[in-house]
Amino acid sequence: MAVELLSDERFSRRTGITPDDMRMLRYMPLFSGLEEDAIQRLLIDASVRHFPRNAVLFLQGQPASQFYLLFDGWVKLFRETVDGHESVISILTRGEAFAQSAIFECGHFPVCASTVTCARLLVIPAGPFLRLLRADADMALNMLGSISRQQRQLIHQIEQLTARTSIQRLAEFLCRLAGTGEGAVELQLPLDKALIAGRLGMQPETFSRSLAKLREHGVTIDRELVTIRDVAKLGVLAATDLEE
Amino acid sequence: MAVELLSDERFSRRTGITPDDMRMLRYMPLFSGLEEDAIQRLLIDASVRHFPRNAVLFLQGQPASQFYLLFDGWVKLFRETVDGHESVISILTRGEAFAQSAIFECGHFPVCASTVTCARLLVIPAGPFLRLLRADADMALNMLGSISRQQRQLIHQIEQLTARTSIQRLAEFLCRLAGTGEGAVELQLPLDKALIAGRLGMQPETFSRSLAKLREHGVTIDRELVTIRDVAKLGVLAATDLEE
DNA sequence: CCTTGCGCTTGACCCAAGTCAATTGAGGCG
DNA sequence: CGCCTCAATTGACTTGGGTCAAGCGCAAGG
Repeated sequence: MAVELLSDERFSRRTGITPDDMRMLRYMPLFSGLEEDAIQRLLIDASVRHFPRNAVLFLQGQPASQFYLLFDGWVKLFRETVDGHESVISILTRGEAFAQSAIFECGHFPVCASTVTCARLLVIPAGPFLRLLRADADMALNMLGSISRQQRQLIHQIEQLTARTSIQRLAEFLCRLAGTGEGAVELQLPLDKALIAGRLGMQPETFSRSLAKLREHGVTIDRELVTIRDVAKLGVLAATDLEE
Repeated sequence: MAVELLSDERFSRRTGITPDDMRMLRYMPLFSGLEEDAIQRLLIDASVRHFPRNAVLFLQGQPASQFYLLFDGWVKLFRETVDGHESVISILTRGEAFAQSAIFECGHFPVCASTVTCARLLVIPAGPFLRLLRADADMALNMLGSISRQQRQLIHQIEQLTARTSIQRLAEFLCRLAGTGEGAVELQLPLDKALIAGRLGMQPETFSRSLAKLREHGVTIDRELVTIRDVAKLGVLAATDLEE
């Protein structure tokens, strides 16, 4: 099954991975520290795929024989309950891997995934990849790091859901979007508001109302453009609410 | 740093791991499929520790240089927010590993951990363990499986918190406790009700009231003894609530 | 230009669950 | 034995946020 190393060009033609993609891959935590040809070996059976907006990638419970790496666009991971409720678990974009955990455990996807914009992603078959992982401990360690990071993210989400109000969750979300920005920051919402609402565990109506309430804390919105007067102050609000 | 293999007896004296513990280890997903001496090599630097009830094992944000394996007792993983709220992330018992993810990512614990009963647990230093992981891909794969399983659990929890009422969460919890039982099942609550409440993301009062409401669905409680008239029916309630 | 549709906001209402407080009940101990 | 403590329950009240329904743009298409 071991495939001899191809020229960059043949590798690119076979997988659909562009040199630009390669550049991104090298800086992903999943592949960081690996030699270029180690990465090529790992991805020799992968292939780039394009999906239109709102395409279903997989459903929870389906047998998982691959995982994914998102090159472009946005993808939503969610769970659906029998009575029609949907819980958004995660919303991913360029450079993020997902569904890795499915191939390491029982072999079934624990969530559904669908694109929310059109998307270009790398599909990596589990079989060959696992075989190579077994031989490449550095890669296994990277994978452990990647999954651990995701786990941290989920833990954070649980904390937010149980211990923060919807306004606080929104404030936190905006602060993250603002990133390292100090003082006043202007930013674009990257997604539909209803989708962000879902990601934050609230209804669109509540999202809208929360955003309105943030006005009195220095947040103004125009369509999808958000202006924050003081990011630090918003961060305090996110962490401690408005009392004492 | 590689330690030559010790006799079982010397291994046991050095680490505090009893032959009984060894038997349990072999059947844990983390070590399944490994040779006995592979396990010993991995754990040669570990040591068994006893903790009283309510002892703090570590706090979130502390640098993580070890992970844990629970031999006996119960441990709670939780997050504390600046304003005093506590989110219970997980409650663990015999045979479960925790804080692995901390040593694979940024090196800080993402949660606090404390015992809820007195507990006996194995403390495994990260350094030597990681070094061996790098050489033992089977073990790395096992670890990936273990963390993936935890991740699945967290995802489930997020779904419960966002899409289920407190009564449903409680019903689900009871069904899990009942395990594979069919029809009528009698079981003991393993922990303080307030703690279970926390684990289910609700206040003790709400827990109490929810339990009371389950009476009309065939659940009776006496102190910490719970009797379920029909587990399957309770499962339906957990999944779809009481409408249509 | 006027429709149609959709994303978003707003209002009115309601209910699940949190809060505060009082009561009960079960060990543990002098 | 009664006292104390602490877990659990119960009641009364409040509130965050969900639901339903009505408006309000903005964009696409006739």
